[in-house]
Amino acid sequence: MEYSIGEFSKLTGLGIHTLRYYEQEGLIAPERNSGNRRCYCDKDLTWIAFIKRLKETGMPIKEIKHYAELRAAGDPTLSDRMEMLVQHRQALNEQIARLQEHKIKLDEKIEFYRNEIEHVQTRKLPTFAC
Amino acid sequence: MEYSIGEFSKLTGLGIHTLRYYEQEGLIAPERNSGNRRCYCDKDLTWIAFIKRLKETGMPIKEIKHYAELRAAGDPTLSDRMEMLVQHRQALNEQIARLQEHKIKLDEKIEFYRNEIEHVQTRKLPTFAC
DNA sequence: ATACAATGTAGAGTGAACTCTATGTCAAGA
DNA sequence: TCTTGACATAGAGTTCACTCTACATTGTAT
Repeated sequence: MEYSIGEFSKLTGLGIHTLRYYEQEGLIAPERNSGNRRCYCDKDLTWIAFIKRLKETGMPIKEIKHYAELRAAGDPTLSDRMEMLVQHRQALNEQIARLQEHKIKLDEKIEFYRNEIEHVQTRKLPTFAC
Repeated sequence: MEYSIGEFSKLTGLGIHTLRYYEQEGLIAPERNSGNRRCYCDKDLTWIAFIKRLKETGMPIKEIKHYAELRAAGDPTLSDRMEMLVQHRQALNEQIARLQEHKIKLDEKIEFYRNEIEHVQTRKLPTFAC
C-alpha cells in the first residue's frame, strides 16, 4: 500500500509538519508521485515505528539520522548498525536501572509522607518535610 | 554547614548558572549573607538531590516549582504534595514499563541483526534490513 | 470551469532548559 | 593600595524538537 502524507500522518500519529521535518533531517525519504507529492509505503510505516522506539528511548534525531544513512547504504553497514543498537541497548539498560532506583526512593518518600500525614495532627511542632 | 554557590555547585554537580536559574524559576531559595552572597545549607543539598530525582524521572521545572511552593507553605500542604508524588509515581511506572517493552524489542532486533550478519555473505541478494 | 481541500516549499516562531556575556561589587592577599 | 577572583544582576544566546505561517501548486468534486 501507498499513502499520502495525510494518511501516513494518521497511521503513525506523527503530524504532517513533523513528517516533513523528519524528512528534512534525513530520517526518512519517501518516494514522490507524478505531482511531487510524498508517497509513503508500508516499509516506511515499520521504519517510523522503529524511529519512534529509538526516540522514546532517548536517542537524539542526529543519531537516528546517522542510523538512517547506514541503513540506506544497505548490507555493507549491517555490523555498524548492530554496533549502534548494542550501544543503545547499553544506554537503555542504564536508563531503566536509574529509573528503578528512582522509583524505590519515590516509594520510600511516599511512605514517609503517608506516615507524616497520619501523625501531623497529633504533634505540636511542624515538620517541614521535603 | 553553609556553602557558597561555587562550593554548592561542586557538591551538587549543577553548575553555577544552573543554580541561579533554578532560583529564578522558584525551585530553591538559598539564604543570603551580609554581602548579598547566596548561602546554601545542608537542607538545600538534600532538596537539590530530590529535585534531580524528579527531573531525571521527567518532571518539568514548572511542576517542580509548584511542589517547591507547596513545600515552602509547610505542613498544611503535606497531602497535596503526597498526591503529586503519587501521580508522579504512576507516570514513572508507566515510563519504566514502556522502556522495558522497548528493551525487549531492541533485544529482538539485535538478535535479528546478529543472524543477518552471520548469513549475509552466504547469500546473493541484499536484505535491506531495518 | 471553478471552487476547495490537500499538498508543496521556505522560513519564522515556540517552549523547555539551560548557558553565556556584560557589567558591576566586594573581600582577601601581595 | 592594588589586583585578583568569586560573586552579583540583567539579559542575550543556544540547542533541541518540533510547530506554525505564508504563499504557491495540484487533485477532486460539482
